[in-house]
Formats: sequence, C-alpha cells, structure tokens
Amino acid sequence: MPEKAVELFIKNFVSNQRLRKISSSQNDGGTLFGGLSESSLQSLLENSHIRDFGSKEGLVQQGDEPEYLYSIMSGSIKTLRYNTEGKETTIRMLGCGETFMDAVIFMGGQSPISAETTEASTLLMIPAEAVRRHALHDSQFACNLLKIVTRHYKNAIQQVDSIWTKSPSHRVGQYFLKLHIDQDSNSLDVSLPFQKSTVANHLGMTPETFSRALGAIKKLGVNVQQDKLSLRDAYVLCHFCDPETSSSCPNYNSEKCPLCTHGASCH
Amino acid sequence: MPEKAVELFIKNFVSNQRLRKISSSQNDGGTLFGGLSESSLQSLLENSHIRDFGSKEGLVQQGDEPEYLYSIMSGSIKTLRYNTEGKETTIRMLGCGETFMDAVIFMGGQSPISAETTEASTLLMIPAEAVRRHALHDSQFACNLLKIVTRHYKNAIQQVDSIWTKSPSHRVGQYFLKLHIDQDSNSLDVSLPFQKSTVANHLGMTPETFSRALGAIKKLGVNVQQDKLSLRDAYVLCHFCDPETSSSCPNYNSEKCPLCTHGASCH
DNA sequence: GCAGGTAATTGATTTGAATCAAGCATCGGA
DNA sequence: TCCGATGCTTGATTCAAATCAATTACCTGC
Repeated sequence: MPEKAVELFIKNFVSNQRLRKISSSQNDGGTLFGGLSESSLQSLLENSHIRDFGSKEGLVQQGDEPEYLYSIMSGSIKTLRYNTEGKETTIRMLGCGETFMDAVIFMGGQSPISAETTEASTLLMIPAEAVRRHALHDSQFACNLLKIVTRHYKNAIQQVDSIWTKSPSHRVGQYFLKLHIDQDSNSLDVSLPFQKSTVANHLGMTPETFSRALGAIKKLGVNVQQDKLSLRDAYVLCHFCDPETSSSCPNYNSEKCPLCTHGASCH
Repeated sequence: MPEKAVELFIKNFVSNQRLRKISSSQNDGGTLFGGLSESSLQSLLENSHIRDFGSKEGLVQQGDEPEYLYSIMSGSIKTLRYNTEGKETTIRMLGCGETFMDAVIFMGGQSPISAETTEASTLLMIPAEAVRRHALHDSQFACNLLKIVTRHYKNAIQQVDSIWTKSPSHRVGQYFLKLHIDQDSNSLDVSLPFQKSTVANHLGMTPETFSRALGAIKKLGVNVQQDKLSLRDAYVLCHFCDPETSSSCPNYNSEKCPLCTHGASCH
C-alpha cells in the first residue's frame, strides 16, 4: 500500500472511531481517539502503520517487550497467558474496533500476556514509545487510555469472581447474554464470534464442560447450531442477568423479565 | 483535627509518597503523586481530607457511585465483590501507601466492588470529581494513574490464570513468595498481614483448603504459627517462583535456587 | 480468670468438573 | 467426491476440592 493511501486509510478508520456512536456494552463510552485534536492525532500516528495478518498468527509473545499498541480494523484476536506447564488462559477475545496491548505498554517491563489472531485480521499498529510519549503530552489521550484500561480491569474482576463463584452453565449463560446485548438485542439470533474451545477457556472450563453446559441451557430455550444461537424468546437469557448487565439489558424492568418480576435468578 | 494540621499532615504524607524509593514488587514504579508540581498537588488535594475508620468498616458499597479515591496512611483494607447469592470474592488486599477506588472512578457508573477495612485505618480521601478533573489537566497525574491501574490489571490477570491453572498449594506458595519479597527478603520470618480466610478467598479456595495447603507446604520447610511464617532457608519458596516474580527475586540466578539450577518447578 | 464468640484446624463425605476415551460432524484441499 | 485434519459432542471414570460436621485454639470484653 503506498504511503498516501495508508495515511488516508488510517484517517478514515480513526475518524470513524472518533465519531462512532457507541452503544454496545463492551465499548460503552471511551474510545482511544475520542476528543483528540487533528494535530494531536497527527503526531500520535506519525510512525504508525497497518498490517495484514493470517489466521492464528502470533502477534505478541509473553515475556517480550511490548512494541506496539494494536487497534483492530478487521478480524479478531485473543490475548492469553501460558503458565509454566504450558496450560493457557484466555484473557480477552476481541473484535473490530477494539484495542490491545494498551494496558501492557504502561505496565513497564515484559508483557505478561501473548496475543494472536483467531482469523485473518488487519491491524493498526502504533509504536509503544509513541503512545507513552503522547500520553504525557495530551491528557485527553491519557484519559481515554484510562477509560479503556479500567474497563479491561473491570472485566478481569468479573472474570475472577465468575470463575470462582458461579457454575459453568451460569457462566456460559452470562456470556451469551452479553453477546446478545452487544449484537442486535432485537434479533433472536446471536452468533458466536469465537471458537467454542476459546470461549470455554475464557470462561474457565474445559471444552467438554462447555459442551455439556450448552446442553443444560438448551433446555431453557437456547438452541445452538454450530456457531449460531437462537433464542426461543427475548427473555430466556434473563435468568443469567446480574446487576452489572441489567443496566444495559433492553428487557430490564420489563414485566416479562423473570428476573425483574420474581427477583430471583436461576442456577 | 484543625484545618491547618490536616494540610500539614497531608503534605508530609504526600511528599513521603513522592520521594519514597520504592523497591517492593507490589509498588514497583509509579506512585500517585510522583513527579507532580507543588501547585498541581495543591489543587488536587484542595478538598481532600483524612478520616479514621474502625476495623471491618464498610467504605464503599458495590453498586454505589464512587465518591472518593482513597490512599492508605495506616491500616489495611480489602476490596471485594459480592455476587447475587451473597458469596464474596476478595479482589485486592492492601496496606499502607496503597490506593484504591483509583480505577473505579474512571470506569463510569456504579462501583463493581465494595471496600472495607480489615483493621482500624487512617485514610486520605480525594473527591472522585477532583481526581477526574485533575487527570484532564495534568497529564503527569493521568500517567501516574495509568501506571497504577495497569498494575492492578496485571495482578487481576495473574489472579485469573493462577486460579484456573494452578493447584491450591501452588497458589499459596506463590503468595508467600510474594510476601517474602515484599517484606524483608533477608529475613526468614514473614508475617501474614491478613486473616487467613481472607487470603484463602483471594486465592480462590475455601479456608479449609487453605489450611490443608499449609500442611503440604510445611513439609517443604515453611512453618506457620498463627500469622507468622518462618522459612527453613532462603530457598524453600523458590519452588513457587515463576518468570514474572523471578526478576524481583533476590535468589534469582543464585546457584542455590532449585528452580534456577534445575529448571523445574514443584507441584 | 472466665465466658462467649470468632477463626482455624482436622476428619469424613459428597459432588462437580476434569480427565480419559471413543465416536461424530464439518471443512478444506486434493 | 473422498480423504484427513480439526473441533465438537457424548459417555464412563477418577479425583480433587467443596461441603458438612465436630473440635480446638484464640482473642475480647466483662
């Protein structure tokens, strides 16, 4: 891609990100480039570039010094950790518009996580040093980062406590509810954007247990065919609602919602 | 306490924080007030105050709008989450010099966690709104926050993967190693700064399992009497070392360290 | 010093999810 | 169209940690 075209491409992508009316719960409030002046953006992205990656390509290796902040222009990525015995833990699964290595850059030292593509992807790469420098010069940018990183932190907290206190089927149900809200809450069809084994790992269970959990949830009225979920009605997933998701749930306070009316959740 | 005295007290505490040569792994790099100008500090702390709290007092309730950023002047605190069934998950356990609600303030909306004292404590309280406003005006302050929040995030990631991939005794050993390094690595005596049941919960296990894990570790040469650990020698905890802690381990690369010489960890 | 309450330990039992193992779809490529 | 690889499902078994239950130790206030 010629220099000029790259610049133009970045510009389009970035302004999309800046203007986009964000409504999904994942991206609720706060984007990397929001509220930045033209000149600020210019200097931030000076040495950035765009690259295409194949599926299942390693982007960052745990233990490496982080070199870039990545923003996903298309495709999807997961971040994960390998422990000493080689077991892996999926930390995040992310898609278009999301960023990663944003937090790691500010941790100092080696990256505690790896990152790899889960399908062919196009990524915007901003040099780590540029990000750090820019955060010190533009406090709006620093605050954008703060919002993003704290959101990650919140998700990690939820991940800890759901692994530790909730049953496998409950975790799966909650994940499905989030997917449902993130995608089109009006549609009864939801698609799984990641491999089941990846989701299972993210939820702290084996693929076998995940599969069995699907069986349990099917009885409630959630059918799973390949990577497509179809809900019997809009309220089947209400069983898995918790105070945190309720605020973004379209059914919240609806008289049909079993949780809101009966005040109890199912196990 | 009269107005003037409070101001003086804050000033002393804060400059201590700013100048302190931080070496413990918990606080490695980055303090809230580091590198801030006098005038910047002044405006940040304008409406801050100091308060004493009793033991086991609730400071923040999950679901409340966060009102303050807290910095611990003395005592200790834990942050935790209650899930719908009332089960709790300890997220952080913190002592003097550490801050909390720092991340929550930037998440927007209600706090996903509660906070309570684990002993009588004195806390510096900075109004949330002042923190947010100040972050937008002083990028150095914003970057300090970024460092702190990303450290929390890193810890949360480690918590997730150790709960999911490591055995209970291994988790306990790793926690002890961190304590050992954080406190005086030269001394063979380590003290448990928190109730065992709290630590157990933080490590994702029941008090019973924690107690049994202590029994297993005792065989390796770690004796536990009440809240005091005593190590047989400086290398007993090396078994629980992982790449992340190794960098701050005083025994790292010592020929006596069983991990470094044999390259294997124990289970 | 003693009583009452909380925390910690220890043992017996249960249970839920990992593991092991086999069979079954699904997809991409020859 | 068939083959092989990979991922998913289902069943049988095992095992580790939660739960249940009882005892002991410990601290606080009287």
